[in-house]
Amino acid sequence: MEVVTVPDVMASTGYLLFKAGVLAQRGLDSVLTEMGLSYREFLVLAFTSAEELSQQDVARRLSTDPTLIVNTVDALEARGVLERTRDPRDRRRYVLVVTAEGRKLLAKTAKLAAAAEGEFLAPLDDDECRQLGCLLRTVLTPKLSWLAEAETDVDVEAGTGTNARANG
Amino acid sequence: MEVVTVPDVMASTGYLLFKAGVLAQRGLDSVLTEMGLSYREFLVLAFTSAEELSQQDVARRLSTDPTLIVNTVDALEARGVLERTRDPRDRRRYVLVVTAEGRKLLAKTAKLAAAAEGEFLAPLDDDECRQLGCLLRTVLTPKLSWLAEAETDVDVEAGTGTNARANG
DNA sequence: TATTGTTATACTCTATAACTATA
DNA sequence: TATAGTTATAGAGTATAACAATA
Repeated sequence: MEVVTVPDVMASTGYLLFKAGVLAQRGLDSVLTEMGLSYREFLVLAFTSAEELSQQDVARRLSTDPTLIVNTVDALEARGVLERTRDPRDRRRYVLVVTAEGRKLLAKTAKLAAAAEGEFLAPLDDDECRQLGCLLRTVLTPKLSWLAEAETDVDVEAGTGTNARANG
Repeated sequence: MEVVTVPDVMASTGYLLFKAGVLAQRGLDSVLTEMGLSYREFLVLAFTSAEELSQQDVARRLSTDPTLIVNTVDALEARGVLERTRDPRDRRRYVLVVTAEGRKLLAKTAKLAAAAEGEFLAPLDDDECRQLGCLLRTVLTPKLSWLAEAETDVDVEAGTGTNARANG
């Protein structure tokens, strides 16, 4: 044990938000490691379970490079949770289809992820939890167009225009 | 524009928290790029400005490997914002000292970072902003021991024990 | 013998360009 | 010619081990 002075920067809301994001992700990471999934594999599985997408579509959803999707789909396919099927109307495209086993894996992973989230937010009561979600939505809605109508069919632009980095 | 279904996972509080953290960090990143600082350089500067630390001390504060601090300090020293000074009581240690120029750089960077934070949180009014900060503190306090008495002298354990990754 | 700082090496992840097959 | 998918290569960032100087 030693005594330190906390720099002002570390006490700002922005830094706390960043730190909370990192720690929340760490909880998710441990769940994903447990399920043998990388973060990108998890996202690909989640997106392709919701609609019929090609690898290019997935790349656009994730704001990432299409070449990074190849290995990801390879791994998911080798595991038997995702399948490449040729689009008969455009034989260049693969339509990615989640298998029955893939849906089971995704359901179990999502359940564990929700549990990890609950554990992370444990210091808050139900009401505070809702408040936090509400505040985050207010902050993020102008930045993530799809959030405005979350959990329904919404418009989304293909690329965000900002620096396309490999984060979900 | 195309229509997509937002997977449930993407609407969870945990994911929003992660996403907010990523976007908040992106704002900070652009400030740091503008100032010619890496994120790690910024943190080293912030920590060493608050107290006298050796490179090992800094590594422990950042929960990162000491070998990564070497290049960081090299860069800061080459820029004239930080200096290595031998500790006369233990000639193995360097005590890292922020120069006058370094303090000016840090002050300017912190000011820009605060502005970026304000811009990021713009959708919230002052009261909501405080609420968010309060909720984040409640969530993080059990996880970050130093937060309990932020902005004062506090006890901190050297290592968090958790997986030591290279994040601030 | 343990610790501080340093260097060198290997490994992971990502970005870029080039290639094929379809349109 | 343009697009979907693939491959190969190079680069950045990180982790690991080994080393010299000091305690």
